[in-house]
Parts: sequence; structure tokens; C-alpha cells
Amino acid sequence: MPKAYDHHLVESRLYQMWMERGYFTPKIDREKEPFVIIMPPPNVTGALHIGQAMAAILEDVLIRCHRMRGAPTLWLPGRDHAGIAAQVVVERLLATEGLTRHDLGRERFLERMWQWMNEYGHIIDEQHKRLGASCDWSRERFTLDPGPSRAVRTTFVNLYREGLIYQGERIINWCPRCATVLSDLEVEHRETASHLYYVRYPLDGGDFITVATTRPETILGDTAVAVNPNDERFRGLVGRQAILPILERRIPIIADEAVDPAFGTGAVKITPFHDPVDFEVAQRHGLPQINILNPDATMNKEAGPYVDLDRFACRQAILEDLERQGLLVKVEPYQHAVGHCFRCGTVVEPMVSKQWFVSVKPLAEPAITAVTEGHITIVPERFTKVYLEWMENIRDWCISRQLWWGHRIPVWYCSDCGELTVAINDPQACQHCGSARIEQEPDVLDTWFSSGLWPHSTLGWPDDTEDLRYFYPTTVLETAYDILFFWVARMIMMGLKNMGQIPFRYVYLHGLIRDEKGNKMSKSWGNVINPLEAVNQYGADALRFALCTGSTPGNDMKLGAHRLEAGRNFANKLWNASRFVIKEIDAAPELKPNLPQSVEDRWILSRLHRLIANVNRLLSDFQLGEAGRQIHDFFWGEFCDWYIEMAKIRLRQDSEDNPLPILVNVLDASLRLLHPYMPFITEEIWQELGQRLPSARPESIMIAPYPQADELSCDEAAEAEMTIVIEVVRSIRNLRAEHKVEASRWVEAYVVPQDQNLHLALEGHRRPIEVLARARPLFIQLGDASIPPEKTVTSVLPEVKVLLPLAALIDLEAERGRLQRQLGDVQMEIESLKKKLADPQFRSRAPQEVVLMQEARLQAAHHKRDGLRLSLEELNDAP
RNA sequence: GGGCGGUUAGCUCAGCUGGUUAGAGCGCGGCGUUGACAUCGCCGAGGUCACUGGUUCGAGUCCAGUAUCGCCCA
Repeated sequence: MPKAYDHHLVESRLYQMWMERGYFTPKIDREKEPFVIIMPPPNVTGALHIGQAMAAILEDVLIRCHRMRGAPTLWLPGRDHAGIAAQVVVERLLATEGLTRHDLGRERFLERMWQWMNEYGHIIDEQHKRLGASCDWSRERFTLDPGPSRAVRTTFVNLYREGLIYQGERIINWCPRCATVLSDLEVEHRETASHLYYVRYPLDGGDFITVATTRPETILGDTAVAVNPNDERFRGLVGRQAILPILERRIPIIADEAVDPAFGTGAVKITPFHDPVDFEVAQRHGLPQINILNPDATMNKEAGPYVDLDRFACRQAILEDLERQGLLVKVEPYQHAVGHCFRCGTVVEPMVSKQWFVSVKPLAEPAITAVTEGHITIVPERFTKVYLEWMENIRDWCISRQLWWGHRIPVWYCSDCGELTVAINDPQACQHCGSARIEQEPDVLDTWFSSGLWPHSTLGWPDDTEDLRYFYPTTVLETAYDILFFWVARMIMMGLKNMGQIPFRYVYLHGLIRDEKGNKMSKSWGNVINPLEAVNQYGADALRFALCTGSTPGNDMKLGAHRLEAGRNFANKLWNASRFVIKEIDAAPELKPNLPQSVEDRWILSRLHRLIANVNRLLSDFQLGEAGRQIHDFFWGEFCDWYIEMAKIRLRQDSEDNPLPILVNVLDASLRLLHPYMPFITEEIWQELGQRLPSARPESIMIAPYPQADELSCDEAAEAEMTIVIEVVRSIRNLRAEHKVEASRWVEAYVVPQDQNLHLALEGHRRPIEVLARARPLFIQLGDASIPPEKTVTSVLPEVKVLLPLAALIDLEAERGRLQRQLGDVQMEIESLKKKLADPQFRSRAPQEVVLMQEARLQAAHHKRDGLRLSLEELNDAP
């Protein structure tokens, strides 16, 4: 084995092996409950970003863990056609050829889309493979595949027949740049510093009324002025006519509750076609609606003199004209939220349009109870409230999009009878009059409509497949919290609707990844970490470990090179510790089990099984990060730093009591614990190890059992004893370092235990203490009378005292000061413990074990104090 | 306007249902290379757990409020 772990030599080879052996594909076993995750399908628009890499890694950890536990485990990968995003990419490509999609026409444009898809659509799969994702590629789905597409059509038709999908003229959000309608969720509200313009509308018959607006260009679409019915200021004006500036249209002054008397002057202009509130006011009052905009947000002919101007140019022009006419009363700075297209950032225009909607309220109700009754658990829990609040205030969902790339709406219009045919399969004729002159709705569906069906459409729905029966409901839905509404909520609604069952039992939400400064990563900022670059540089395992252990469920994390380095270093540590064990196996004549385990063996096994219990508990609680950190700390801080170092001694002496089986045992368990986090390196080592072990074991760590805690291995006494041994070694090292003893020099040392039992115990650890502390000769003895105090430095622990005769190096005054300070500390501790223990409230109310623990601490502190006093006295008595 | 989250060592963060001497990685200071690992080892310095009050025998942990940063919804 090479001296340093090189992931380049390992990763692709092992992934290939796993795939070839078919480990990723589950075997359906009716006797067992499956563990299932449907992967959130990444967009086909390009490369995986680090956030998606994190999702894949967290999912893979869960998947690998459950697979090792023996559940038939399915992780179903997929890709999303990503409506707008993908279309924009190809349109941009066309633009470089000087073409628009309209030049090509729908059919040829879609050909180009598929061409592009087939070329680039697999990049993401390759990236997942580089990350080590153990998903079942044989079941991979794309949202536009025939199966999921039929699911989309079936759902549409069913909901339409139930009246839950309808076509209507409503206020929608229009993105002029994308030239499509957006759902409410796709509009990003940004606080914007703007202006509030006060404009005077002359009244028919003299006088004026002043209204305030942030969008003066919409004056051209006004059909009324409204005031609050209770507003005394305008009482006399309601019912009169105002004359619209510029266009000089006569519009009524009306009273409506929706008007906030505190806004502006208390009188507002009503532009029904271009404002959601005004739209409703107009409905109530039967006002006409006037559209003043073209789809590209230039002004249409209704705008009179401003026709063809861009909306913002029109705003400037109209302000200048109003100013000139003396109708612009004042301009105030004004802060308000302006809707922007979530994808391109263009200011969104609210406007009336005929679109397709889902009436979501009836679907939301069961989705609410699924969560409130605990059928679905959201982790972390706090997102439950966010989910419920959104669900309870849900509004109809606009699902049509003016795009070509996507699921075309399965509705056909008849040019003879004008009726609609809504069908799963393309109809040949109008269902109503039989005419062949029918034409399909040009719009496609919101991408999230198909994503909403993902957990069941990928498993075969609407067909009654074996997969669907066995794997549905799935187990965990893992994704970032920012698509809780977009996706998670909709899957719950649609899953319940189509399947009559929840789509998954747990929703596990992870946080967003930010750069080292805490900024959101984005390509335009140039602060993205490309997961593949990280994999190339540090290895997939390092990236995986860094991402898993750096996060807490639902919290954002900052990722920088330091974390990745730490991951790589840990991989290397694992590699080298394994290399050590393997070398020892190679050097040993045979591997025989050692039954008479020494205290250190019992100690490390006890620590290991405590760890295993913790890890299993944490994993079932979705605390992947904490579990990973604990494995790391155990492996590095206990196994490597202490057990291996101690084992070396026995190995060199050819001891009866050979630690090799324990080394192998602990290494093997650690590898298995770690495998879900670091699949490649653990597999590589597992294979190296396997070749050398006599007993049969699984041919891959992927299918080896995940460690289970064995209570019999817990050994409190061994742990307590080893804690003291470690403390003794540390004390000696500490004294050496403080007194600048050369690292290579052996020093004489005295260890003075408090009683006979400890004396015996420590005697049993003589060699490790000698070697690890570089202390020789080492005297372990009861009482320190024979040691000349003026020539020693002392460290006092509760149970044991350590003395180093360093005659030449000692500054008596400094030594007194040091002990004096320690005595002060321990006396403070004694005082506070005494006070606590003297409190009858504490004694009666605190649990017995806590009281006992405090008493033990007090006793230990007393011992330490006595030891310190004694040392000080001796030092003072000394010449 | 409503809601949520963060505030713990120089930096990045852990710390789950209240009970240890509050931890890790990186950074910092000192020492160290004859074999598992310098992608390393040993030793050390560094924290009134944002603030104020409350509950409790006991609060980094629970409650209320304040400050500040961030996010979500309207």
C-alpha cells in the first residue's frame, strides 16, 4: 500500500466494480420493509452545483447505511427537464447563430432541445458517479419520459374532470423577458428604493383629486379612482367623474373597503388590468379593464401618445408630461417590494390573462392533516410550521407556461363548435362535435407540475406496477429547504390525490451552502465551488466527509478549502492507520483470537461499542453530521492516538496477549461505520484487509452489515482505569514540555497512586506509560517519602501524583507558584461543591445519581488538594 | 406587517430531551523526522456561551424581552 492515500487510483475503479456487481439495484423482498429515496431530479441545464452534490451525498449516506442494515434499498435517480431554464439555454445557443425559436418553429426547436439534451443531459449522471452515489441507474427517469409524461396527462385529465383544473382570466405575473406567466412562487419580492408620485386628476365640473402611485405609466389603464367609504375627506366626491390626465378619459370616483385611507392621499387610482387589488375592486364595481402593455412590456395602442415605448421609458415620459401640465404635485422617496422574475430578475408585470389554474385548496386539506397527524415527519421540526402556514393560506396555482419545452397541455380546441377536448391520448376529433379541426393548446405545464408527481410517476403510476406496490410510499424525501413549497408541498398534495397515500414518511431538509464569507454561491458571483474540482483535488471521500460533518440539519453552512483539507487529512489518517494494521497482519505468522483481553483491549472495545450505539441513534435521528464527527473523534483521538500506540508495544514484544485481533476488529468496525460517509477509501481498505483475513466475509463493504452495539462490550471499569493511565501519561508529557526536557530524552519518573488497588492497576500499564511518556526508570510506589521534593516537579491528579526529578532544571520558586495556583483552583472547586452539597434543596430535588456524582467530585478534589498541600509542605521544608 | 433562524475560542462551527472541568477543525506559540501517517506527533495559550430579566436545587441548553445579522411569507 502506498504511503499516502491517492484517491485517483481508487475511485473510478471501485465505482465500476460496484455497478458491475449490481449492488445499487435492490431485490424486492416482500418479507422486508424497503428503504426508499427518490432523488430530487436535478435540472438538465448543465452541471451539478455544490448544493445538489450535498443533497446527493446526504442521500447516499442514508442509502448506504440502510443497505448495510439489510433493507432492500432503492435510490431512484432522475433528471428534470427544467422548463424555462433549459429553454433559455438553447435559445441562447440559437442566438449565437442569429436565430430565435420562432425562426425554427416549434417542431424543429424541440428537435434542437432534444439534441442538446442528449448531448449534455448525462453530465449530471457522471457527476453523481464521481461523488460515489449508489443509486439504481437501471431505474433512472427523466420527467419527459413516456411514463412520467403519461402520469402528467392522466393527472391533468382527472383534475380537469373533477373541476380542480380550470381555465380562467385572472391576474397573473408576467415576465416580459421570458415571455411567460409565472406562478406566485416564482416571483421574488425585493425591497426597492423607489418613489411615490402624487398626481392630480381634474374633476368634471372643476376641482381636483390627488392620487398617489408608484407606477405612473399605469395611469393610462385607469378606469376609476377609489376612496375608502368611511373616509370623510372624500365623502362629497364619490359618484363624481374624474378626468384622466393625458388621455382625458372620464372615470368614476368610487368607494371601496379595499382602499387604505393612510396610503398617499387616501385616494387611489384603479388599474384593473395591471394590479391584483384593483382587479378585485373592478370586479366588485363592474369597471372596464384596459390592457396597456404588449407582451414584451412596451406600451400598446391603448397608451395613446406613448405607444411602443418601453414601460420604464413611458414612465419617464409621462412624468415629464404631467410635470409640464402642472399635474405632478409632489414626489416622495418610497420603499416597497417589487416583484422580479426569479430566473432572470426582470421586473414582473401583474396583468390579466387567460391561463390554466389548479384549485389547490381541496388538495391542501389532506396534505395538512398528513403532517398534523404525524404520517409525515418534517426534519428539522421547525419547518413543519412553515409548511402548515403556507398550506393553510394556499392560493390557486397557475400551471400554464408560454414555453415550448415541457409537457404540452392535453387540451384541444375545436374550431367548429368551440368546445374543449381534454384527453390522455391525442384525440383525432373533437369529443363534442366530431370535427377533425381541432388544435392543441400551445402552452406547456409548469415544470413543478410533473415534479409534483415524481414519487409515484417514477415508480410506474398510473400503471399498477410491482415497483409501485412495493416501494410506495417512499421513506425519506431529502432536499434543500428552499424548495419546500415549490416541490415538497406539491408532492404531498399530488401523492395523496393520485395514490391515496403519502409519498414519503420523512422530509429531511438540509441547508444552503455558502462561500467562506457567507454569501450564497452563484455563477455570476464567481464564488462557486465546483463539486468535481473538489473531488479531483481532495477526493470524493474528503468532500463527502466535509459536507456531512460541517452541517446540522436545516442550517446553512459555509464551505471553504480548509474543510476539504480536513476531510482529506482524515482520509489519509484512516489510510495510514489501516496500513499499519495490515503490515502487522502481514508480519504475523497467524491471526489467532486472543481471549484473555487486556484492560486496554476491553477499553477500546467498550469505547467502540459506546460509539456504535451513539452513531446508530444519531443516524436514525437524521443527525448525520454529529454521527460523522463522533466516528472521526473516536478513530483519530482514541484508536490512533492511544490504542494503536499502546498496541505497538505488545506487538514488538511478541506478547502472549497479542493485540492484532483487536486492532483488526476495531479497524473493521470503524470502516463499516464510516463507509456511508467515505465509501471509496473504506472499500479499498476493506478489500486489502479481506485478502489477509482467514474468515469469510462479504465481498464488498457495501453489503457488509452495519455495526450494531453489543452491550456486553461496555466496560466501565476498563474505561475508568484507562482514563487514569492516559492522564498519567499526559501529566508526564506536560511536565516534560513545561520544563523543556528534550523530546528524545528519557526521564526518571515517580507515579504515586492513592491506594493499593490503583497501584496494582498502574503496574499493569508500566510499559505503555514508560514508552508513551518516555519515562525510564519509572517508579510506581505508594507514598513519596523517598523522593527528594526540592528536586522534583509535581503534577497532582485526584487519584495519583506524578513526580519528575529534574534537579538541574528546577526553579523552586516557580514550582511553588505553580502548585500554589493549582491549589487555589482546586480549593475554589471544593468550595462550590461543598456549597451545592450543603443545600438541602439540591439534596432533595436533584436526582440521586447527580448528587452522588457531585460527592465523588468533591472527594476527588479533596484528594487532589491534600496531594498538593503535601507537595508544597515538602517543598517548603526542603533546604 | 407576520414568522423563522443565527449570535459559543482569532476564524468556521458542534454541543439532541436542562446536571462534566463548554468541545472540534483551522489558525496561533513552543517542541519533535530510525518506519502507519509532516496530509503527522507531543505540549500549550485562547471563551463572563450577544444582552437583560425569569423559571429551576441547577441554564450555553427552557421562557419573556432587547440588540444585531440573515432568511421566508405578505
